[in-house]
Amino acid sequence: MSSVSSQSQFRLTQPPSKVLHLRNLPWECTEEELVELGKPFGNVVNTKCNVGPNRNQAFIEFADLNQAIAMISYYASSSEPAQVRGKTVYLQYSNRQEIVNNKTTADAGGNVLLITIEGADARLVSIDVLHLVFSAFGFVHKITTFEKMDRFQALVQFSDVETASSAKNALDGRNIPSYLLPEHLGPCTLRIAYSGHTDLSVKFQSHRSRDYTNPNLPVAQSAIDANGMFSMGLDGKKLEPESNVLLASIENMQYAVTLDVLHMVFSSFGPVQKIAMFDKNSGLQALIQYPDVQTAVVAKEALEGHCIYDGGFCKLHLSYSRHNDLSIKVNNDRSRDYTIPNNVMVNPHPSILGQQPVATHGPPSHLYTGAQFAPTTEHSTIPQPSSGWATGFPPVPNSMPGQMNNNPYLPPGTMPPQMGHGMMQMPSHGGPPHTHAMPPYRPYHMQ
DNA sequence: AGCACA
Repeated sequence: MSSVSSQSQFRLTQPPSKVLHLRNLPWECTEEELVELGKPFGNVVNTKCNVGPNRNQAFIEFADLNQAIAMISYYASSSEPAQVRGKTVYLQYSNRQEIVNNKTTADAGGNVLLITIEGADARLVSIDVLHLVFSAFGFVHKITTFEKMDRFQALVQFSDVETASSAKNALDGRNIPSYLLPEHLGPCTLRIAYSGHTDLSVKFQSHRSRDYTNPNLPVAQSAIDANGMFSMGLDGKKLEPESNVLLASIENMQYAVTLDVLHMVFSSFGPVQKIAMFDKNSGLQALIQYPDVQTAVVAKEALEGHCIYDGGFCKLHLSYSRHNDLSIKVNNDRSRDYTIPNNVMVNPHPSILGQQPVATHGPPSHLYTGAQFAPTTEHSTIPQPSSGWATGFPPVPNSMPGQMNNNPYLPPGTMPPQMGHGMMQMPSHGGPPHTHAMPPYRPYHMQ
């Protein structure tokens, strides 16, 4: 009802805000000076200077209200006043809750979006991932990324306002899908606003900026050395050097993915020399070595984005590793050198998974029996390793190593047909109820 | 020294 009831201009106690209002600033105070002033108290997320009739006022916005409170209360009791260039500045809570940047016609909307990537790992989001995300809405002309006020931001240029607004509407406030992120980073949230820009100026193709309309731009070395998993740069051309070793990361790993499963899948395209599996944060990754680059290229093209199991489980994401020859220290359930005869290497856990080192293209281990799926109460057949793979790692999946022998050499773009289907099947041995270890058979949309 | 739209 009532209009602005709290507008008494000289109220002594402003309600707290994460925006602080500063006055009596020196002439043409810079944003950097404001950041320096606020930094001891928290993350300065935005500033605005040179405001007011004399252009000697400014705003500082903190990421968190408590940080603003910390600054106010510190100077409230400090004998030393806040100073910029030796000049005392006065500060109080602003009567706004956030700084609204007002570069140009913000609400009108433009073809360039200002993206703020939020999250602890925001800076690790590569420009290629951003390109991938925004390309879903139309041709992305240019992207620049930069850091401002402790925030990682990007400008994404589309052809027109319509495309930009559809991307904004769809993505604002959403997280980047985790499978697009290289190493299972923390969540990265997109905050999207319209930029005042209409045409970005990109001088080089680099890890910081790209012009997808101009493949002839000089390429900065940083673009090639960027460690993003998706290094498809200009017009989809691969900047990432090809390799005979593939790095696989597995998304939506509802089923356990074992060494043998990987070996079977990747053997469809040529002999697999070595596999090394490891945990990368919360996800599973594996390095798969072929004898030559060509085989790796075919396997990558064929398998990228495909699921090992029906229903979208265990989706593969592949990139070229920087390795050329893996060093396998020991054959175990996580790593194997298929080029070395079985008896050469010591297997510290010979029977944990009932697996024996398998020669390339060799027959599967005959030890795949129902025993592997037995409850852990059957101590007699399943030794319990100290770390307990039964808890940290689900039991051996319902893989069908019997199909290893007749995997055809598949043309690119197709998943071995029997693979997706066969993997969903139970071993003929059946076995006691153990369904907690495996998801129920549901062809589509488990979650 | 007292709250910005550009």
